[in-house]
Amino acid sequence: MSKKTSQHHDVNPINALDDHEFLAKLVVGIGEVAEITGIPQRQLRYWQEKGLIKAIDGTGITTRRFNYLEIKKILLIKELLDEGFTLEAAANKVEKRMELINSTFKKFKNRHKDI
DNA sequence: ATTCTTACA
DNA sequence: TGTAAGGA
Repeated sequence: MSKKTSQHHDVNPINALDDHEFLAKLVVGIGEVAEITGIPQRQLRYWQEKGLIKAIDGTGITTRRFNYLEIKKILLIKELLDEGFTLEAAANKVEKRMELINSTFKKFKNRHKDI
């Protein structure tokens, strides 16, 4: 297609399965996250420092990397702050939401152990 | 070029 | 929080 050496299979823009594959592999640096979300790097580092979000950890990795789930949390925190919640309140709401989501899917998981 | 920590306004 | 310094 393009001239490049992208040895990738085509990704259909209206295929949800491709979206999942893409999102599952997505790993982004702090600069890109800041650029796209509009949240300053300074703030992202602060949130991580406070434990609201976590960067991908790996031996040898010195720079912050964020995955799909963390980016979703980042967007949620931003919304909550815009709505007027304090950072601490936002942190509690995010934690509560993650617990709800995890416990809920854990139940589905147990009902579908056959998968 | 990009990110990191530390520190000060 | 924004920004600057100085190292990786």
